[in-house]
Amino acid sequence: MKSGHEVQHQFSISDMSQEFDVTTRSIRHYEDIGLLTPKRRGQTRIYSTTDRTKLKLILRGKRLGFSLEESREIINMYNPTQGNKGQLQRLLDGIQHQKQKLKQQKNDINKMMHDLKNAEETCLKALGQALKTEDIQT
Amino acid sequence: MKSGHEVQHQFSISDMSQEFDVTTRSIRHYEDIGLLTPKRRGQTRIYSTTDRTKLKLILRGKRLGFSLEESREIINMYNPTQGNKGQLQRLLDGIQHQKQKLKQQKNDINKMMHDLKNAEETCLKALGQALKTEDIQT
DNA sequence: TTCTTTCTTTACGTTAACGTAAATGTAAAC
DNA sequence: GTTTACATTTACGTTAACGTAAAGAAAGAA
Repeated sequence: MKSGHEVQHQFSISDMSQEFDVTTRSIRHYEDIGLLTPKRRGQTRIYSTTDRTKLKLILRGKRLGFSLEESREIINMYNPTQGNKGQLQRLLDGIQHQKQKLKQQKNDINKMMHDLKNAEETCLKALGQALKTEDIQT
Repeated sequence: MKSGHEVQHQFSISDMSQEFDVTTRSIRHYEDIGLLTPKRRGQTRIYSTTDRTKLKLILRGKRLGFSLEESREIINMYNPTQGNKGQLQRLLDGIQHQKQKLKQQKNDINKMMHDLKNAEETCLKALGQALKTEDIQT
C-alpha cells in the first residue's frame, strides 16, 4: 500500500470528451441516469479518475453492444465488498451470466472472423480476375 | 459438385420463430427492410435454407451489438463474386474494417473477462466472510 | 358448418440513447 | 468593457428496432 498522498487528477467535461471521443451530451446523459457522479466547482463539473474509469467501462460496454443498464451492472461488479449474503449471491450470479455472455460473443467473433477471411479470399480472387479481364479489354 | 436434386427445405414463419427464438414480428421486420426475401405460397411466407442462413447471421450480429444495417453489410460480404473492380475494392475495405472491429471486440472481451474473474474472486471471499460471520452470530 | 389455428396487413405505440437548439452564466483575453 | 470560449440547464426532436393491437383470410378439425 502506498501512503495516501497521491495526486487526485481532475478533469473538465471537455477533457473527458476529447480524451474518449464522446460528446459532452453523452457524458451528461450518463450522469443523468446515475452512471457518473462528478463533483462540482460552482456549477462546473469536475471529474475524478474514478469517473474516468467508469466512463472507460461504459465505452467498452458500448463497443460490445451493451446497453447502459448492462454497463451499470458491470460497474457494480467492481466493488463486491459491500453487501449481505443475498446481495453477494445475486452479484455472483450476475458475474456468471456476464462471463457466459462473453464466451458466446467470443465464439461468435471467431466464427465471423473465419467467414470474413473466406470472403476476403474470394474477393481477392475476383478482384484478380477483374484486373485480368481489364487487361484483355484494354 | 453434387448433382442438383437436393431437397430444398421449406419453413413457415413460426418454424423460424421457434427455431431461433425470435418473434414473427422481428422476422417480418427484417423482411420489411430487405434483409430476408421469402417466397410465397398464396399469401403465406415460405422460407428457404438461404433465409435461415441470413437470419442466423442477423442474430449473430445482434449478439455482437451490430445494427441491422451492419448485418446487411455482413450479409453482402457472402457473395463477393459479382461486381466490378470498384465494388470489389469497397467490399474488401468493408471486410478489413469488420475484421478490425472484431479484433477490438476480442480485446475488450479479454479485458472484461479478466476483470470479471477478479470480481468473482473478491466476491467469493466476501461471501466466505459473510458465512463465517453468520456462524458466529448464530 | 362452425371453431380453432395460423397466417396476413396496417398502423399506432414504445424505449434507449442520445441530438439539437435556446437561453443563460462565468472567466480569461484583448 | 466586450468579445471569446466553455460551461450550464431545460426541453423538444430523432432514430432504430421492434411491441402491440385490430381486423381479416385460409385451412384443417370437430
